[in-house]
Amino acid sequence: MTTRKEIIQLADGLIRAKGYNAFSFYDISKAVGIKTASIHYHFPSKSDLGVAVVDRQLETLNELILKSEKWTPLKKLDQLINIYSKIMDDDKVCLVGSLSTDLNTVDESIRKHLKVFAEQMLEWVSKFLEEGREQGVFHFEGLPRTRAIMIIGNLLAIVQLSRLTDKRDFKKVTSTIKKDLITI
Amino acid sequence: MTTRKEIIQLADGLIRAKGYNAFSFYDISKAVGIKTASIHYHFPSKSDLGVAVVDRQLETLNELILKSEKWTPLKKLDQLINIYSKIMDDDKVCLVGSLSTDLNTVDESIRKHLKVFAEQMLEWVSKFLEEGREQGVFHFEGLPRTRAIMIIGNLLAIVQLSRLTDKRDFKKVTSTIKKDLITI
DNA sequence: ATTTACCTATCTACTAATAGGTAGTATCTT
DNA sequence: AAGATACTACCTATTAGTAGATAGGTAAAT
Repeated sequence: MTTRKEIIQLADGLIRAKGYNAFSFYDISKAVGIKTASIHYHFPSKSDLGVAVVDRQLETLNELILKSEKWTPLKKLDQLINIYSKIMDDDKVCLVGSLSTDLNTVDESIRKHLKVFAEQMLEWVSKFLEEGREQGVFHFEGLPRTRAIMIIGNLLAIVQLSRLTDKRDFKKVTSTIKKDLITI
Repeated sequence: MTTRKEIIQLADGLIRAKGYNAFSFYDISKAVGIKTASIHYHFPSKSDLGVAVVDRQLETLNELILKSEKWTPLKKLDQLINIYSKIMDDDKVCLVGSLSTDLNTVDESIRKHLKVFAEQMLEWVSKFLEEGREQGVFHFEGLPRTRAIMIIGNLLAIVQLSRLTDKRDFKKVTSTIKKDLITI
């Protein structure tokens, strides 16, 4: 892996484990084994690195969307849940969850890119919810977008909340999400 | 209002607007009109202030729980939604949402107190959900606790998400929460 | 009634650590 | 040789936190 990619990956992990304002170039320099000044060669400012992290996640999301095109709506939902399950196991939170609480402190460029990421995620989930409803696999009232926000929101939140309550709540919530969606 | 209370109130606002690691004693000193050293007189360390903020919110919650004892479950739910509605209007996030993303960077004392706050909130919502179900006003499957986590989670998350998507999503989500709960 | 002692709340002035960032130089790879 | 990558050596700003002084008020002791 290139140094650049390694820096992005580490920054991503740090942002989601500690928050944007709690990670520093020094944290990354220790982990990569280069000096902080060398990180500035790859990313002139911290905001540039932040944008790169968001863009990398957007890439990953787009790859998943492409890969999952032929999957059943239920498999897509399971995949979505799996992503958040892994985030919880790693004792992290999702990128949107982390950066949205710090939103007023980050550069406009990060906000802009994060917004694109959130909308893309929302669109993907909305579509497979609607697809599932058309196929009679999912049952829900109202707009797919609203339901997508609620499901993503539940996953985003349970990852954050289960840090305080009980990790076992995650399984209970995701089971209920599926049950609610499948039950007529 | 005493200086101490003013400091707590300002810290609370700053934590929920910018995040724990993005607010400083200097921010508060400017707003209160005293020097940073004077804040250390009231709160020896930043963690002490953080704990005080959480404790103050716990007090407020307990006052609400007491005040709402004789309310209908539906009125309690509306009140819960109103709290989050106000948070969104103020361009802030909820305390649990903010501190849970920074959880790995704050002192154990803050974590401990925040956990108490989250459990208290969860207990209150669980109870009025169950109460509503017994009265035939609410309809849902599964444990009240799980449902409470999902509703609180949805509110916590929509406040964060609507910073990125659209403020109008808040109303759509809260309407759907209520509809889901009331519909047989 | 005055003094002594203490308390509260603030100040000035400082420290040590950490932050993000820059300039110029060296090294490695192609 | 040239470009990519990393280095040393800084800089400036900000951070949380400390020490010591001051001023005003309170309360008990003389």
